[in-house]
Amino acid sequence: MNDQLTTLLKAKGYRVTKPRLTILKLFHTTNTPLDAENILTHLKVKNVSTDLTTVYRFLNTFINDGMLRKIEIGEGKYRFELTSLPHHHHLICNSCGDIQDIKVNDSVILEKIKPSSDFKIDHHHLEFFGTCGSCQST
Amino acid sequence: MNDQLTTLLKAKGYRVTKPRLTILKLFHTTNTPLDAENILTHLKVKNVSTDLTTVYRFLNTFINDGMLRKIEIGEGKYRFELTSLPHHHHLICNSCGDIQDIKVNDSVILEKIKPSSDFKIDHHHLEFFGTCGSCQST
DNA sequence: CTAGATGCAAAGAGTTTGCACGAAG
DNA sequence: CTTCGTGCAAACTCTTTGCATCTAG
Repeated sequence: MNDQLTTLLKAKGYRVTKPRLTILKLFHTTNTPLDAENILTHLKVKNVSTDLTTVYRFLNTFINDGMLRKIEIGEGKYRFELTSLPHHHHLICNSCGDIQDIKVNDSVILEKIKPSSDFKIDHHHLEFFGTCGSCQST
Repeated sequence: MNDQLTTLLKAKGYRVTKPRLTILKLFHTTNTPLDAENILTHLKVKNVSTDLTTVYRFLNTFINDGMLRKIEIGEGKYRFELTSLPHHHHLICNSCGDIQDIKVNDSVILEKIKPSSDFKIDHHHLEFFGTCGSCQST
């Protein structure tokens, strides 16, 4: 996997560094949107000496590049996920904070909206809040 | 209108103060989600001497109360709107930042999601991003 | 070598908390 | 008069910027 990520970085003209490889790998092996703190913690676990500045710089670089996307789920901070993930939305548990991915065919909604305005829709955010299975049984 | 708002405050057991009346009135006469700064500016225009702390305390009080709702539209800060507004979503212009309300019958989506998980959905957030009419012509 | 990347420190935005004073009821 | 609300200052969280150092290529 590191080889693919190295190639990916080089293809974009970026230098291949330890923080970058580690963060990229994290994103490719995680299915939950991550925040900056999550990433820093992971880097420390992997013994990559770094700090939050580097994390944020990575994130901004790869957002401008189109590889990552920012999302907000009512926490007052951003989370980040790969744009290459298939289009999906999130189920967020109000109780334990767990985030599940969910696929929704939302073409229905997009069609309904079109006629209602001269607004040209580029993308949308749709998040569901509620209680996950295990929190319901508690 | 001030009479109704006074009654509303009293009914909830709150004291009737100038900042509260002014902020409540602002929410009832605005159809755009407001941020704390917007509210403070309005208070200053109305010559109500106050500060951001009071604004945030108002907001949190009325959120706990169920009268207001926080929303996030990718700005890294919260906006607030009345929960009494009819269910709707927002069209946010990436170019000028304008926010329009839009009604969507999203029961279709909610139905499609139900069978896919044991997650119990409480509410959802749906925001559309794109370019508004006037920004398209520029 | 040398541009690009890093990491520390410091600053900026948004929001919350502590505390004494003021005003509503 | 008593309790609730206010406003100032300070703190806290998340994110960005400045700058000197380091390193991948």
